[in-house]
Amino acid sequence: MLQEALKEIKRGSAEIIDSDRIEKLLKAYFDEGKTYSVKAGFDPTAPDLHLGHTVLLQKLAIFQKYGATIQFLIGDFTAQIGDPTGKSATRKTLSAFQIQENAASYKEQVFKILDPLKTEVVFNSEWINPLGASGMLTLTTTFNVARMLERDDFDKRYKSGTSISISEFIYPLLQGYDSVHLKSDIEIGGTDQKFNLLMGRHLQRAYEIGKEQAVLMMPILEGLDGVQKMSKSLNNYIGVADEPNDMFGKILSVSDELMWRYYELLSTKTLSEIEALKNGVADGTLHPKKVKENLALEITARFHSFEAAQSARDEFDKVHSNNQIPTEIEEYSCNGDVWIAKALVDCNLTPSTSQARRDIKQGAVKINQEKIDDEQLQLATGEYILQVGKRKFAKLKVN
RNA sequence: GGUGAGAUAGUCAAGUGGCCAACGACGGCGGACUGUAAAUCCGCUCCCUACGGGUUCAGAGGUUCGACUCCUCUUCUCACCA
Repeated sequence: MLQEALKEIKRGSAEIIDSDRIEKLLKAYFDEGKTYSVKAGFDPTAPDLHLGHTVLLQKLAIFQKYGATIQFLIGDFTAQIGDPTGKSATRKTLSAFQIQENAASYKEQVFKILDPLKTEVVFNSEWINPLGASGMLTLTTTFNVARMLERDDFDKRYKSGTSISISEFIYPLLQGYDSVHLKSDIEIGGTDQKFNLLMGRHLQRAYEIGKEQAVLMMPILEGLDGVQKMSKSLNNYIGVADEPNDMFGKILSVSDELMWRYYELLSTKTLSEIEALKNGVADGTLHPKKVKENLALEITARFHSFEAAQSARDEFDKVHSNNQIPTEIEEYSCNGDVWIAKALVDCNLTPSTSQARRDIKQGAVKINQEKIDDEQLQLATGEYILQVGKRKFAKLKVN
């Protein structure tokens, strides 16, 4: 039982520091029912959660299963500084109002995965604000500039002469101080957070709170392109709020290679089950599309419902495998004879008439399933299904 | 504060008086092939009812028949020195 739990917790993790401590905590839970705390910090700058975030959240959910209370920390104070991690330039600060807005929307999305009863949502402004100038000074005495500069991203910026704000030095200290205040037993975060996570251990020692948190780091999930990390700004993300059809389609569009990565980090299937799937694909007994489809179903169902996931699959097959028209299409209408290029722009299928002409020339445009090649075509009164490429559809009513 | 370098399309990056709507790479889009995969191959990639016209190379002026290219100022970035 203990070993099983441990295995599940370690699954997919990139690095664990002080795993003995995690084992002890689990043992105490199984033997005596003692609970413990797991901290995870979130920056309220990005309120739209995507699957990259859920890797962490799912890990937290597993901890909850084995006796943990999650300290879901919203870094409302630290967000005013901006986490320097991975940044090549100083961040802009956010307004207090903005942070509140974002934090609220965070909570809303998070409980799709976490058990609210075993989750404590905390804001770090609560204890950092009262720190005051003297508390702050005490905090800064625990660390020095030279060690701060050992950090890779600081080091690079320092050497290249890019500005580093003093407040950015403060950031890791504050994040570490959160662990002091919360007396966290474990903290989890992405591998890019290593420095900040270790700061928690350092400060817990410095403040002599009688424990040092274990640290569990999860790998960063790659986005749809399979190369860069999943992020909203790179537009390679699958949002937890995506419509079932979109979510299903996006997952199915990832490469086979990336699919295994997603299986490992996102699926709730056991590692041996996944291994079996892998073998099945390798020896040809399982079709990779089928395997990917199951993954897409599982994930879509998690954020919507099983029924929604299934109808997303049916819709997908209908449109893509059987080349039929999707059930729901945007509808537009206009008056009089319309030039086809203009119509495509009006229906938001192409950004400009120039693009529309190019698409027609390339054979990408279909009207009522028929490919057209006349870029001068005028649409007379009637109803048309317009299509550009494989996935853009619109219904146009000409009056 | 001083000195020098630079700012080119979504990104990186050529172009240093007409051959420039601007090489190339990446990305993106489309077509073929497929499992809407991946890989590969081909085409497209500022706007405009278009073998023509319009607006672009940080911003504002100027020189010139003609400027992304030369000059002046402004803004912003970077490097070196203090």
